[in-house]
Amino acid sequence: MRIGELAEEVGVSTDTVRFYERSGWLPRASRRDNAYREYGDADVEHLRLLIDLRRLDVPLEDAARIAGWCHSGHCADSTAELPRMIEERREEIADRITGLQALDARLADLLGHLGRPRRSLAVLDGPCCETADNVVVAAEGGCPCCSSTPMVAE
Amino acid sequence: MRIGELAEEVGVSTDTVRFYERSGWLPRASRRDNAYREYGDADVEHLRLLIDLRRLDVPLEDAARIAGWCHSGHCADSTAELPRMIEERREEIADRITGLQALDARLADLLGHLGRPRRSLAVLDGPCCETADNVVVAAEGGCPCCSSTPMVAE
DNA sequence: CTTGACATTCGAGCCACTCCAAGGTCTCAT
DNA sequence: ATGAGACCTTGGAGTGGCTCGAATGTCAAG
Repeated sequence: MRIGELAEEVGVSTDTVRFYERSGWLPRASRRDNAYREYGDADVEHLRLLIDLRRLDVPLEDAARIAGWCHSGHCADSTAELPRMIEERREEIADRITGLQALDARLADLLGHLGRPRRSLAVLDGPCCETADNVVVAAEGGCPCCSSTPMVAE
Repeated sequence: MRIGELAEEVGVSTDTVRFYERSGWLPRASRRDNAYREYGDADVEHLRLLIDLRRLDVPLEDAARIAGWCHSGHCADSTAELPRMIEERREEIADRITGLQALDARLADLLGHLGRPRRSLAVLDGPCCETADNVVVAAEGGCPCCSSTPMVAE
């Protein structure tokens, strides 16, 4: 398959795949006569693992190392380090799931309280949109904390 | 509380908090006489929500808007948009949890197969550490796919 | 009264993409 | 067989979101 299909399969952009290759985080793909990259099923699994690890915020260097070890054959020095790295990631995954469940509960709770405007809880000099003075906000025409509509003053 | 305690509580760096403020994504904190920022419990909750949303890869602008709506009082135009944004995020959270569970299962499976070196599955011209020619890898003294030890050739 | 932990500002640097320009290749409909 | 449009190539510049550093100020403990 070509790069577009690979990228689609894993859910990233073709730019990302090319960036990984040119930076050395993925091996150079084999090419067709027309220089197009050619990929197989193993490459899909390799990239998928790499991307899943990145989505855990594993630094690209570590993610590439783990994915490379798992998909590019055997490395003499992987025996000690790889299982440890994988275990660390599994612990991180468990923490993430716990955190996500807590966030979900919080958002559900917030949804239940919408429509009952509260007084400001934050320590503010005044509405945030009046104290914010940066260029981005001014250019966008709205305060990030309350869109373009002024907040109800306390 | 001062910025260090706030940052510690939420699990980010003080740099990040100052960056959010100077970029306008958080309201300007009230100051003590010595110009130190002063925060309260509501600010902890505001920042925590913002950071949790960022960890979901919600763009900073959206995350700041949601957190601001939830913690800085009532906005006239929030009634329609906010519940929709929150629902979207809850769906995203559900997807994330599913994905994380799948990744965990995959890593567990990989752990079970370690110690049994496999032949290369990837389509390679040769070992990745020999075909990679970028500066980073050379400078670090090892290929990201197999550390510094050459892979066993197929 | 110094040591050390904490705070301030602002600007530069960094990671991991993301976009762009200028061009080549392929398929398909007219 | 020709042109439109979808795909691919390269290399380099631009972006979002931090992260670090330098120079300096504040404050509690020994």
